[in-house]
This record gives sequence, structure tokens and C-alpha cells, in this order.
Amino acid sequence: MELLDPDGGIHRELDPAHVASEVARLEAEVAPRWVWRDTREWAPVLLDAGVRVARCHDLRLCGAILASSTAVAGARPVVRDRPDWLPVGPAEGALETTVPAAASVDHGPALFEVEPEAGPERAARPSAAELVVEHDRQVALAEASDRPSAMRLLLAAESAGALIAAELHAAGLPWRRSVHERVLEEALGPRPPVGRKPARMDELAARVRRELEAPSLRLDSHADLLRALRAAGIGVDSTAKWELREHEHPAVAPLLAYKRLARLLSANGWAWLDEWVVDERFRADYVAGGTATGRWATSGGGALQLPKAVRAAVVADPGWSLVVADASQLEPRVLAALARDPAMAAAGRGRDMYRSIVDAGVVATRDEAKVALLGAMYGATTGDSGRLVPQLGRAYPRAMALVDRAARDGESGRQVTTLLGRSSPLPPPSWHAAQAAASQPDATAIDERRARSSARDWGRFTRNFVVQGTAAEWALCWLAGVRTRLTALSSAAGGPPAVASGAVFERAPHLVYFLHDELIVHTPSEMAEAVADAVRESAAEAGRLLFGEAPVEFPLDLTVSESYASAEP
DNA sequence: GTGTATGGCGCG
DNA sequence: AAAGCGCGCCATACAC
Repeated sequence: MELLDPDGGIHRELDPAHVASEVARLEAEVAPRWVWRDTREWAPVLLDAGVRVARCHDLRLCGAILASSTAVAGARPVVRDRPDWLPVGPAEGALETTVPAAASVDHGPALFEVEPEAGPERAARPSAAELVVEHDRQVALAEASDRPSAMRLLLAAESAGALIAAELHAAGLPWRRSVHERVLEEALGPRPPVGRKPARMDELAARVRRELEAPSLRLDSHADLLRALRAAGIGVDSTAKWELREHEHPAVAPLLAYKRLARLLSANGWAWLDEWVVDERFRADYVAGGTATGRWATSGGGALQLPKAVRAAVVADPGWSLVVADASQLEPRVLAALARDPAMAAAGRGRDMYRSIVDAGVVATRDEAKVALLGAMYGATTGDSGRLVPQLGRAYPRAMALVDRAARDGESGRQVTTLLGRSSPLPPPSWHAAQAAASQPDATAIDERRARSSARDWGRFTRNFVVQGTAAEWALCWLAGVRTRLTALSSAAGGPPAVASGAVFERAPHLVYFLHDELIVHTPSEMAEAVADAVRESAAEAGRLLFGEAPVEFPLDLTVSESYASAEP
């Protein structure tokens, strides 16, 4: 079914409240899948009006995946006709693909198209007819891909992610300002007047100056600090803390303490609290599909880098609880399942994969197992990790072959692709230039070394891409599953209807945080156990969706508590 | 003044 | 011990 207005599908003058009620009505009547250019144009408007939609197809995000995917049929470097009203997606690679001829698909879903909040930089708004054509084109590409069911799943998950990102912003993470202030005061002392450093930092700085005999040293200047350290006989090559830690000088301890406090102050101090926490909610700007691998990014607020120290401020409302869950050892489990490595999958069946690797006699300690596995996925060549990787390779040859193959592909400038079909970007022109320079007859040893080094760098990126990207797909499916189940839970409990006059999240359990392999649901306490079950069921379902009945498990560490901090392991 | 590069560090 | 992936943000330094 399609919903178009009499002027050809453009609700140019429509009152936002009217749009919302139309959408709400259709949600209730036909549960459509909304097709729009960009979820960021519509989801915030609808959420403001208290309306949630169940499903959508985000043409921008899906178009970006399809444009660069090697899994799309006829992927050849030829020009394709992608409409210019479709902004380039975040992960769009340089590879162009052909559109299958005679694309004929039954597109089924509803289409709704309204005037976007036109930013000055935004391309001309598409007509409804153009949206239909583009949607057909994308569906046709997905159907013609190597594994249509996988690509359909990826596009659905990516679109669901876009909706969830908007909802996370609308809901906000419950944030207890008083708790955060207490954390700051305990660490830094009372809030200083503007332009002054906190007392605790001043004291530490004075001690560092005294110990270094540098009375006018500014600790915030790396160059000055490095000079002063070296003048005091501390043989460091940088001011980094892991280097400082190696030295036994009375200035080191106060300096490290100063740096820790400086970081807390600048990243999550009082200014951050004033800017980002409003009405006891932290509203981050999530960027779904914001990284090459498909992980999300954020812009502003640093929501993906919340230091452990301030997580104590994440506290459920009275009568509510937080369900905090993370997928333990997600990436190694994904590698085992992806490679269909039977020995590694056996290790991935238990709760502690690293322990199982030790029990299988591959390495001696749990810590070695962890370091070796991370080294295999990241491409470590030196140190403890590099030394242990070969042992891992002998025990798990298929898994090792998968990541080694991905690395070789990247080193040769080829794309690699995740399980569901997201492909890595091609290396930039500067990379190709470096490779070309090294193959010239007059190439210098430096040219060759640079080319080899950048080839290896890119190989490490593609090596990790297949694992991190597939793990991101698992996480998106998990997240989408949780969202669907929470909706079902709240309707079963007589929760809010689609329209709840701006209070979509007031009475129902809802997602409030997502961090790569971790999520938080804020829920009325009496529903917490049901929510926990929904979260666990969704994880199991994500495993089945990606890997079928593969013999790898994806166990969660899950806690029901009042505060994020008390949910930490 | 605005923009970019770099070091450093927080998270997964 | 500080390599080996993906990010964002802050402060400083330096360009224009």
C-alpha cells in the first residue's frame, strides 16, 4: 500500500502533529514498513509527537551498504545510477555496482513521504515516485546478491538500528546529577570558579613542579612537560602514562594522578554535566552505521567512552530498574562461528572461551589465551601476543585461515566482506600511490618500505573488519530483537499505545544505551525479569539468524540493578 | 579569528 | 609490556 497526498506525495505544508497522527493510524491499521530517505529526518519528529514506528527501510544507509558490497550481483567497477538526492552513506565504499537489468520486484511496503527539515546542505527532496524507484532498485540489488536472505537481514537490521538510535536519543540515559557531582567532588574537590583548576589538580601540579624543579612548568603542554621530565633525568620519549609508569621518580605518581584528574575534568566534568545532562537524562547523538565496520559512532557527548568512574551516575528512576547486558567474548565467538572451525567452536560452547582454550591444552594460561586470540584478530606480530598467535593457529587452522585470508586480501587492495554482506572500503588513493611508487624501476628502499608498511596496515584493518563487522551484525540483530520484544511486552501489559502524547517511554520498558556488544533497558521494576528474558531470547535469536544452528553460544553477562556501576563485573 | 595535525586517553 | 583493530574528544601547537 502506498500513502501519497493529492499533490504527488509531498506533505509540504503539513502540520507535524497531523503527520504524526496519520503515521500512528497506519501503524495501528496496517503495520507498514516505512520507506524514507533518511531516518534522521523523520524519527525525531515522530518521537516528539509520541509516535513510534515498528519498521522502516532507510534508503541512505541501505544504499550505502549495497553500493559497496561485493555480495551484490554484477559487482563490477562501472557507473551506476544512484539518485543524487540520496546522500552518500557513512560506510559507502568506492566500488560501483551495476543494477541488474529488468529489476522487477514486489515492493509491498507502505511509502510515506513528507517534506524534510530542509538543511541548507541537503540535496533536493525526492518525490514519492522517486522514492519508490530507488526502493525497488535496492530491493532488486538485495535479491540479486549472493545470499538474498543475508542481505535482507542486514538491511532490515541496519534500518532498525537507525530507528533505535533515534529512540535512544529521545529516551535518554537516566542520569543522576547528584551522583555525578559527588564523584567529581570526591576526585577533584569542589567545583572551581570558571577559569580555575580544581584544588586537587592544583595541589598535584605543585608537587610535580617541585619534584621536577621546574617552578613555572605548565603540565598541560606535552612539549614543555617532556622537556622538564628529561631535564629531571626521566628517560621518556613521550608523556604517555604507560611510559611514565616505568620510571621510579617522585614526580611520576603525582603526574599520573594529575593526568587522570585532568582527563576526568575535561571529558566528563561539570561542564560536560551542564551541557549533556538535562532533566536527569543524558541524550547522546548516536550515529547508526557510523563506522566502516558497521559499528555505531556518536557525535558529541562521548557516549561510547563513558569512563567506568562516572557510570555510577546512571541510576534507574524510582520504581524502575536497569537491565544491563553484554555479550561476553563476542568477537572470538563470532570468529569461531564465521570460520566454522570445529575446534574453536567447541571452545566457544562454554561460558568462558578463554578457559576452554587453556583446557584444550593450546596455551598455558587464560591470559595467554585472551592475548593470543586478540592478537590473531588484530594482526599482532610482536610481543607476547605475536609469539602466541602461531600456537593458536596450529590448534585452530580454519579460524586462522579466515583472518589470514582477510589480511592478504587487504594487503592486495581487495575488499573483504562480513557474513551478511557489508564490505570494507577500498584503500584511499594515497595508498595506491604508495604501492605504485614502490613498483617503479627507480623506487627507493624507503618507497618500498613505506608501501609494504601501508599494505600491512591495511591488511590488519581488513583482518579485523570481517570479525568486528560480523560482530556488529550480531549486535544489531540482538538490539532489534530486544526492541521488538519490548514492544510486545508493553502492549501485553497494557502499555502505551502508538500515540502517547509525547510520553512514548513513560510507562514502558525501553532501550536507553547501546555500546557495541552491550545494552541497557530501563524498565518498571516489576517487569525486569520479563525484560531480562527478552534480552536473553534476543541474543539466542541473533545467533540463529546469523549462523543457523552453529555450535557456538553467545552467552550474556546480565544484571538487573538500580545502577550501571553496580552492574559492572 | 578559523582550520588542521598531533599526542594522549577514554571506551569496545 | 605498552604492541595489534575500531572509534570520539580534548588540549596544545601551528597553519592560514
